[in-house]
Amino acid sequence: MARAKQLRSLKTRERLLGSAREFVSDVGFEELRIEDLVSTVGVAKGTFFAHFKDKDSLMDILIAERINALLDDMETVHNFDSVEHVVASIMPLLMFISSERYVFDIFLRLSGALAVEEIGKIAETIYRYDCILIDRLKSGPFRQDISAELLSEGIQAFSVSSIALSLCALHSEQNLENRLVIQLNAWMCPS
Amino acid sequence: MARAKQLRSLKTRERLLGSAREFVSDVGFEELRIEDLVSTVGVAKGTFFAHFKDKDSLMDILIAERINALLDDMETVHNFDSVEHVVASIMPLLMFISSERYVFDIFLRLSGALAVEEIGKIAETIYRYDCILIDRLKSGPFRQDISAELLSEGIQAFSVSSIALSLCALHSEQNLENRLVIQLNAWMCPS
DNA sequence: ATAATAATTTGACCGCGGTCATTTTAAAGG
DNA sequence: CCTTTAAAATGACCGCGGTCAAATTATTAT
Repeated sequence: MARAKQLRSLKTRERLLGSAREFVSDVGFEELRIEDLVSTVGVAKGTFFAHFKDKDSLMDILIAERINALLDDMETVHNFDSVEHVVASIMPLLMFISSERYVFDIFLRLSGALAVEEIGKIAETIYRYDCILIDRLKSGPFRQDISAELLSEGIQAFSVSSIALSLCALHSEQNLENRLVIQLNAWMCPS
Repeated sequence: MARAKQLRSLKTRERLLGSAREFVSDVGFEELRIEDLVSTVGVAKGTFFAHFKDKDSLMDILIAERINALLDDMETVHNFDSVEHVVASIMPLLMFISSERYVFDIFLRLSGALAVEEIGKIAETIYRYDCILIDRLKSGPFRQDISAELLSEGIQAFSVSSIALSLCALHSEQNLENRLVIQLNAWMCPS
């Protein structure tokens, strides 16, 4: 029969998460090593993998936390009055995702549900983000010939490709924000 | 003084590449193991890394070969008469890139130049693809308020995001082609 | 209390990409 | 031909994510 999770286990998990957050703020996401993490916390390596499926799964939690904090900020804006306003609102999120190539990689890998039964934390933030966007888009001064849902899909597509370009040596000079304003004007306000 | 590359070296490289192509057609890109490769070819592991910077670098070559073959086909179409026609023309390429999540990952990582001085093979194919697209777009029945260059950027952005969705469990049922036709109609022929 | 059972932790071990000092082999100079 | 020099190949070794049978610790039943 199933027995309840022990307090000991919950504490170990929290210590691992807490220490992981510190590592990330010290050395970044990419440089976090599971071996360093467990030796700092003082548990065996196997313990980590008893609490998290794999390293990606830990990153999913840590990155989703950050995204949710940024979405909290985004939610305080209740409507968009221009494409520039849209871009300005989503920039903090895009800056975070493009802050490390590794973060972008994880984001892309985990932004969709990997299996039908299991939706990760980052995938949940995408859903939340989409809802926020769609709600604000309905009342904005944007094209009305397509749905807000489709409008949102486009914003996300252009965002991802702009981030990808900004992470690439040849295109890093033209900045992400300018490129996105141009693309989204063409997408959201075709003349 | 610099001495010329020896024939022996060129042959070793070709044997590695040839065997790698076989591995890929047998077990796919993801499952190719450098250790299997070198033991099949009969050289030491270090030899591989004397010929290729890393595993990604080999994948860059192999995947770019495939993309170039698909672009050769694409080039036989000389103009686009509709959005459906555009999508149909680029579908073989998108099917290949979405055939394995690993291929998509490599593609994204290597599609931009990683360093200013060094442009990879996949990055070259992107440039070639872009030229082909832009050329065909100029004469097509599409919106004229934005440049063919910008039009092409959008096609690539929507393509990438459609592939990402198709690799995700929740969205794989709605197929890539349908989604793309809807998005690109909204992008290329806004009413 | 004590035994039985289940949850938790452990650490030796594996797979695989990647490194590098050393050795082997080929080409150039005398 | 022999020596010198540079290219090519070698394989032991490392880093690090991930596994798993065994040991430990907590919980429940008697």
